[in-house]
Amino acid sequence: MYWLFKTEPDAYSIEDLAAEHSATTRWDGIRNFQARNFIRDKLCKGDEVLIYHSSCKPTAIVGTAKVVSNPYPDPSQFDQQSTYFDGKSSTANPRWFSVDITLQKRFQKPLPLAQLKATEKLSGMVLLKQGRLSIQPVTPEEFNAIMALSSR
DNA sequence: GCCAACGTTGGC
DNA sequence: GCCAACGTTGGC
Repeated sequence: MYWLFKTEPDAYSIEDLAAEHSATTRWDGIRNFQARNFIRDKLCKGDEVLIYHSSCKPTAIVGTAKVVSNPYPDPSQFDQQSTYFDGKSSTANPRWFSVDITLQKRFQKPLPLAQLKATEKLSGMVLLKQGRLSIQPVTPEEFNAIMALSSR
């Protein structure tokens, strides 16, 4: 399956993802129930992910990554030092989930939101309809259209 | 920095 | 279970 993950590059960018020494990165700190449900119930090892930079100029899809783990409880929810700590969660009944990803490809030319909006094939994208969702599904057709655009 | 959209919380 | 108040996201 295909997904889009949002990140604010000021906090964590695709450059950071590319620089990870471990080669895999835990996608943690997701604290939205709809996004959580996608992670916990749908994400699988081997899935492919579009990386989107939000709250920057210009906002854009900047590359792709691969999911390299199955979902597991996000450790930061149990860490009292973490800003992502959640006292309402427990190890027996964790609220929040993570996956590990690894960078696959940085686009030579990022695809700005305006370009996505101008592309007929992408008019149904969740990104264009539900702007605030930070983990969202992408159809194979959308994914392929984006890959084609990025290689032009 | 503004503000619209939308998610979450909590009182009732 | 409703809904008002509030907080956050994210494009512009």
